[in-house]
Order: sequence, then structure tokens, then C-alpha cells
Amino acid sequence: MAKKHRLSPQRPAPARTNATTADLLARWFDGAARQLPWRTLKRGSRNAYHALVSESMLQQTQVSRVLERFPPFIKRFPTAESLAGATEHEVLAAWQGLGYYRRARFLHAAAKVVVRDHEGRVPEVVAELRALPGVGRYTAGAIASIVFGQHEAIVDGNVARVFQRLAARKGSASDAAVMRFAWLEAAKFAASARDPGKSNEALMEFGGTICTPAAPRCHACPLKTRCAAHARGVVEEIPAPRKRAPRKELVFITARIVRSDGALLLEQRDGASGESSSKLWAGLWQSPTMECADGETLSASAAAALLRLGLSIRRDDAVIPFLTTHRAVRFVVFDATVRGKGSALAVRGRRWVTNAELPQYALSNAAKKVVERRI
DNA sequence: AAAGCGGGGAA
DNA sequence: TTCCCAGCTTT
Repeated sequence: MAKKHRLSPQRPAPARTNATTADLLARWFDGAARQLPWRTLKRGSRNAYHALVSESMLQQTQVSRVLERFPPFIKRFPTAESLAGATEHEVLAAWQGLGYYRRARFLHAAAKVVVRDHEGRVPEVVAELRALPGVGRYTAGAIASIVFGQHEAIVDGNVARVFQRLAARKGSASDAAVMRFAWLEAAKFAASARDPGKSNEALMEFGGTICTPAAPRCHACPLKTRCAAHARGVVEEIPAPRKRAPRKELVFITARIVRSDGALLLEQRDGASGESSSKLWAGLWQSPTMECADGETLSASAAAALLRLGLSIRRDDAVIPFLTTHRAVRFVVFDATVRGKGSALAVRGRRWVTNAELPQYALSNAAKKVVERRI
């Protein structure tokens, strides 16, 4: 057999074709891992509470966004005990701007369970992890494998895409059959890994940096030779786009009511610590707002309502647009000033909030955009 | 099984 | 513009 090895001795040995994909990716990860704040501790001594927090933040959220939010959150709540002992108000304030605020309530509740039932330690057993609020199949698998080294599978958006491409499996991640396929592949992957935590992390890192949704870097791919989608030239067609409902268009009428000392009137949206906590921006604060189907009609009645309260108002020239995944909201803004203490207005969950106090209040980015607009 | 939940970056 | 993202719970 002819010698094919022309590599200099210091180059890493070429991957043996019988190496498992899991071990191949783990090897690749050694030279490609990004330095992330929740990876500061060595493998094998990862902080499980840090993992719980980072994994909660990372649900449906890009690494680049969590990067800047994780350190201050950990500084504010260094341990499960400190988080469990905080008020929901404090936790939401630390979470504000990150979106999917239900995650913050779940994380808070999970910390309480950890303190009450597990002596302050995040559990190792998958069934116990799954019992924590907000911890589903993925998050439990991630903590069990990455922190505790167990051979548990994980599937997130990245992983599903990678396995689909490796097998040239068509369909979208919103297809249940595709997700079943991905979980089966992920289980085989984790079972075959020498270091399942490392391989799982490598798999996600690989999906996030090489096997990306658009413009994948196949030229730098360590799995190129075993990728069916690459062999058939269909990498960019897999996966198919998710099915998504069209965005709902809404009009919110909102009033920025300012007292003579500069304090701003805020109200809390429904859903604080309880029932309707799955609603939009549940429990967050905002300038007094009402939703309406017909912008023009209701904005006129809103103005009339403000006038009846004896406020001096004017309609802001601009309508502030705000997009979320599921909605397109237009805020029709009124400015109003009130003399005196305005105590008649601070009713039913409404409060006067000074500029200095504002950072303690959890506002959605939409509410913030409204409030911060120059008057 | 499907709906609902944020927000921003990239193409 | 559209699409996606270290998903989960509720209906």
C-alpha cells in the first residue's frame, strides 16, 4: 500500500475513519472552543448552578446575547440560595431585556426547589432535573452531560440541523418526525462518546460556528467526508424553513405621564407571580397602556380619558413600532404632565417611579423604547 | 399536536 | 423583509 502520509510530525494525526463522530467533534473542540463565561471552570468541575442559569438564558437565545447578560446575573445572584431568596421583582429586573420572561420565573422557582429539596445543590439525576420548573429534555440532558459527565442526549436547534445534514434528512425542525430522528441520533452520539459532556458541547459549538443555518463553512468542516448533504450538494437546502404563523398586528395606546418632579407613572402588566404568566410581557412594567383593535378610535377616547383626569396632554407625533417574533406592535404615544403629587393616579398597581428608581423595574425593551423616547 | 412566548443579528 | 436562535409549558 502506498504511503499517503506526508504530514509533518507536529500536525495532528488525520482522523481515523472509524473514530466516532462524537470523538471527532470532541477533538475538533479542543482547538475551536470559544471562551464563554459559563465555561471558565475546568471540565469535571463545572458549577451546576451556573449551568442552570446559562442554559435557561440560552433557550431560544443566541450565545452572543447571553454573553453580556450572564456575568452580571451571576454577580447579582451568585448561588442558588441567593436566587431563591430574592423577590420575583428583583429577578425580573435582572432578566429585563432578555425576553421570554417566563424563563426568569421558572429559574427563580427552580432555585427554590433546589434549596428546599436538594440542599442547595442542582441535582445530578435526570428525572430530578426534569422536575425543576423550566427544565425540559434538552436542559436536563445538557446539565447531566456537561456538568456531570453522563451519557445523556441533547437536541437544540443546532444539533437537529447537524444531524439532518449528516444524514441528508429533509424536513424542518418544526416537523415532529425530524425531531424524533434528531433525538435518536443524539442518543447514539452521546452513547458513543468517550467524554459525552465535551462531545455534546462540541456538537452545539459546531452547529453554531461551522454548520450554521446560512452560509455553512463546509471548507472548515471536520465531518465533511461523512456528511451526506455535502456529498449530494444539498447542504443549503437542509433543513427546510420552519412553519411559522404570521405576525399579529396590534396597536397599543400608551401615555407617558410625568409629574413635576420628573417621576414617571408606571403600571404592571398582568401575570405577576402566577396565573396568566404565559402572556406577553407578563408582570413587567410599562407606561399606562391599553390595547386596541382600532387605533384611531381608541386613541381619541384615550385622549378624552386623560383629559377627564385633568391632565395636560399632547399626542406625540411619532408612532413607535416594535417587532417580536409573533407580533408587530405600534405604540401610539401620548405625553401628559400632572401637577402636585398625582396620588389619584397611583392606583391599581400604578406607581410613580423616579429616574433613579427606574433600573429596579423590569421593563420590556418595547416599554423601554417608549419610555426612553425624548419628551 | 399546536400555540404562545422576546429580542436582536444576519442575510 | 425573513429567518433563526444551547426550548419549555400549556392547551
